[in-house]
Amino acid sequence: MADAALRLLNEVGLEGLTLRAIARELDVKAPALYWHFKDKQALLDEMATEMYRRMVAGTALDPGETWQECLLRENRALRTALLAHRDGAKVFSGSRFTGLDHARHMEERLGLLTAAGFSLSEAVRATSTTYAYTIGFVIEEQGVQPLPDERREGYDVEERARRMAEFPLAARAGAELFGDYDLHFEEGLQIVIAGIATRYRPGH
Amino acid sequence: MADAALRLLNEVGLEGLTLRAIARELDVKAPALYWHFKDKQALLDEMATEMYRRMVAGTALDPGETWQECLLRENRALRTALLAHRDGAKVFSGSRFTGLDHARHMEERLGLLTAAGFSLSEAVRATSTTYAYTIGFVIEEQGVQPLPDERREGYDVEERARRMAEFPLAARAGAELFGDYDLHFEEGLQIVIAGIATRYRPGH
DNA sequence: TCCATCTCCTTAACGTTGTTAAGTGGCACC
DNA sequence: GGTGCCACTTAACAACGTTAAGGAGATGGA
Repeated sequence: MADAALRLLNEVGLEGLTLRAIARELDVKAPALYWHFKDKQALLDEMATEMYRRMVAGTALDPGETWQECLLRENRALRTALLAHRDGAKVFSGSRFTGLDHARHMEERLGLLTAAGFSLSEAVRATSTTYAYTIGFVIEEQGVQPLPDERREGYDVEERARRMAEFPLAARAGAELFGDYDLHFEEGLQIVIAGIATRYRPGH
Repeated sequence: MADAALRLLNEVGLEGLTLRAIARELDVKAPALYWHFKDKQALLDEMATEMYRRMVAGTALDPGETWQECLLRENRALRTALLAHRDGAKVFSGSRFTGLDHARHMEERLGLLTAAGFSLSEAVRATSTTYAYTIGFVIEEQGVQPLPDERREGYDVEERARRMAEFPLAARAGAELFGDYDLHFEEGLQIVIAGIATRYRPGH
């Protein structure tokens, strides 16, 4: 049921994701959904949780990996999971997880980080800082590029540069801001992880 | 007019911010708003732009400051501006700026960073990575704590710890995740800035 | 002075949304 | 073979964003 809603999300986006449309997808009338969910937010929560489950299923913690590899892998997987659906970051960040799947996953990651020499407090800070970065990055990204292949109107880089002709640095920054999100995500992630290494120096 | 909407936002939140309520605040009927704005999104864009203007007005670039001081000051100011309104981060990150105020501001900041030894590309990466971090952080923060003094239900740390008893690290992480946002924001911001210094070494 | 124009607002209405109330058909169980 | 429970239906509700049509009041030329 959250499956059907996630499928539909890619076609119509968050604002088109109405209960009546979801019901149609399931060959059912809208009020029937209330048998399964308390309200629409509960359905969105279930969708976010399902996204999380798929993310975890798609990437396994390798016991031999370093903490850097762990944070890299998990945040790449998070971004991939968010990008898998139109408005994925908004749905995800606007909801709360149901169940305890995310707790088990967090336990594993905190276990790896503390074993690598972080205090628990440092481990939490390290993961939630990279998490905030990834969420913020993808929210921006999907604001410009709802799906990996299509671009929202009003973000033509050349037209923007023309408008900002009197601000040359800002104008030239356009290409850097609105292009090659894959590369730029990696770059920012490297920055955050380098910062964690510098400030916490696990194992020193 | 965006002023009135921002005032109302703090009382009723984003989901209660209806055109009829905004109109009432202005002693006017709802359709009158369409004389001033194309549609609701245009009003939200204007609100985000107004938030940005107030943020810039509240903090001035000191020509003598270091790039670290500049990024610290600007991201603290950004968080403060977002926290000034209920759902501020959602409104802000879901809208686009009107006008060119933000371009002038960006120009100043990129000027300072390039003068400090960054290439333009590095300067853009540095600012947009910290920006993503701050947006992501405040989105999470306001999901738990809509206004600095009130807390959303379902985030009681002790109750959460009880639910997660079988995952001891994750349970203990609760206090670290849902408390003292001021401190934790600073900590994460230090991490990101340290990472920028490490990877780009401006002036070396 | 008169008419035209522009500004800013009104009343009325439309289709759509999330949600509730009440009722209905089918399947299991004693 | 009736009793419940499950999963759904139809009907309706108030509220939403938005559009259409028109009206009051100032402005500005002729």
